[in-house]
Amino acid sequence: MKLDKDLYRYFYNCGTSKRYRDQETIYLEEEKSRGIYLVISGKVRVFLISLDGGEVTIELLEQGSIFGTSSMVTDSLRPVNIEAIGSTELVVCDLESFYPYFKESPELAIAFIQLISKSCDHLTNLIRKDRFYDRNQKVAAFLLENEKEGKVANFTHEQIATIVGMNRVTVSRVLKTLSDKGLVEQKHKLIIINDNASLKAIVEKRRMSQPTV
Amino acid sequence: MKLDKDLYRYFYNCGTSKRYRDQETIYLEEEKSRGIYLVISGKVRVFLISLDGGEVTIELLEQGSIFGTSSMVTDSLRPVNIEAIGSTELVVCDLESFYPYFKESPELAIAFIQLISKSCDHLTNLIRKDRFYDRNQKVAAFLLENEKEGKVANFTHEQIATIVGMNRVTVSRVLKTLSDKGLVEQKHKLIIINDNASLKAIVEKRRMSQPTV
DNA sequence: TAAATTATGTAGCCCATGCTACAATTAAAA
DNA sequence: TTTTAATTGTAGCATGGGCTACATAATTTA
Repeated sequence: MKLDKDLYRYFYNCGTSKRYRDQETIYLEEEKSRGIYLVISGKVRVFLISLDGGEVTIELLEQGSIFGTSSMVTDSLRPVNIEAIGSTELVVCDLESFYPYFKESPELAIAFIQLISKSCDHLTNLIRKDRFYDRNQKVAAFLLENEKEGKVANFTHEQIATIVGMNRVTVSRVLKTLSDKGLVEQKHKLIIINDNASLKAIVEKRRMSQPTV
Repeated sequence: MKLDKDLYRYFYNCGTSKRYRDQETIYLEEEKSRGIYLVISGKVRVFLISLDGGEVTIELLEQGSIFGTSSMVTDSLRPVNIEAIGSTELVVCDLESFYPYFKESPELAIAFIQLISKSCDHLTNLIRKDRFYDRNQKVAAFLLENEKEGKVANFTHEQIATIVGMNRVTVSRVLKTLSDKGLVEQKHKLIIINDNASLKAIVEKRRMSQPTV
């Protein structure tokens, strides 16, 4: 969830800055701490853990995103775990410190509502993919969603697996198939996307009408 | 999401009442309408549809709940479908009509933030169940979550299937097993829960230490 | 540059759950 | 009632994708 630039100051006004190392825990679901965080730099991973240690990544947050460890304003604590990816700087605010700002500036409240709503939509789409997509659609969708300038960088197959909800081996297989078909190229933690359109076709379960040559 | 009682008036102030028949569509994902709805009576089903017509129910809303068809305040429209279950009365507000109220009463904004946050947590837990639970855990969890006075009423196996993300046949099988074990009794669209503790044990993948006789 | 670590490829088995099909029951409509 | 429709039970096959296991390749550390 991205926060509008001119709202940053609210965080700086009432929050304190914190720095985290790669993979350092920011929040565990059994914790009782409450706070609202703004990502200044680095990356943050929101994930679930099963009884037997399995992990599911539900959201990756980058610079400008906010997140809360309690359900923003409610008593209930978020049933998620949060950790840093790479060196990461955050600003943390007490929940209570925010209340006066809400009163002073309804725009801030509205911004929050927008951000949480987006999070809802994101989760909804996750469920859609979980329930409706097969392994090819899941991987293809992941690639399209995480493409930057024709590349998907810095993901291992293992990491992709926890995001799309599949086995590492299955992810590897799908990616191999895609690169055999020439839709992507793989170079150690880097996937180059050659054929965007075909990936889209896979997600939408269409056959490509025009050969892409 | 349940709305605090003294906030009802905001809806009545700026909204108009609408009545829906059983299974009548309230909102389709391809629509462009925006609104915030309050459930006065009846029940509302929020669901997804796949390309080949499969349905997934992600939320059931009852009296006092609110929901929005656009992401509350954002431009993006919610990627969901919404329909009435049984005769249902709603109050609909224009999104824009709400802005002045946010300014006037920050409590309303905070209430909204709480409600959407809860929705987020709900979706998060859905994902947890989708990814981590097997068929027995899914059905047992469903029963516990929808129990009212020892009963789960008015769900067909088919409906349960769209909620827990399983096949109707599989749901029937699991329920048959549970009733064979005596944990529940089934009487046509009514499930009587005899052994709460054992259902919990199934969800948590524990063995019952004490026999429940 | 050797050794250790991390990432990826591939084979093959296995099992949970989906799916089709049909029977049996119950409820609703005619 | 009788008929029709909706719900639930059961069988059995089909299969997607998980899992273990190990090989190969790339990267990092020593």
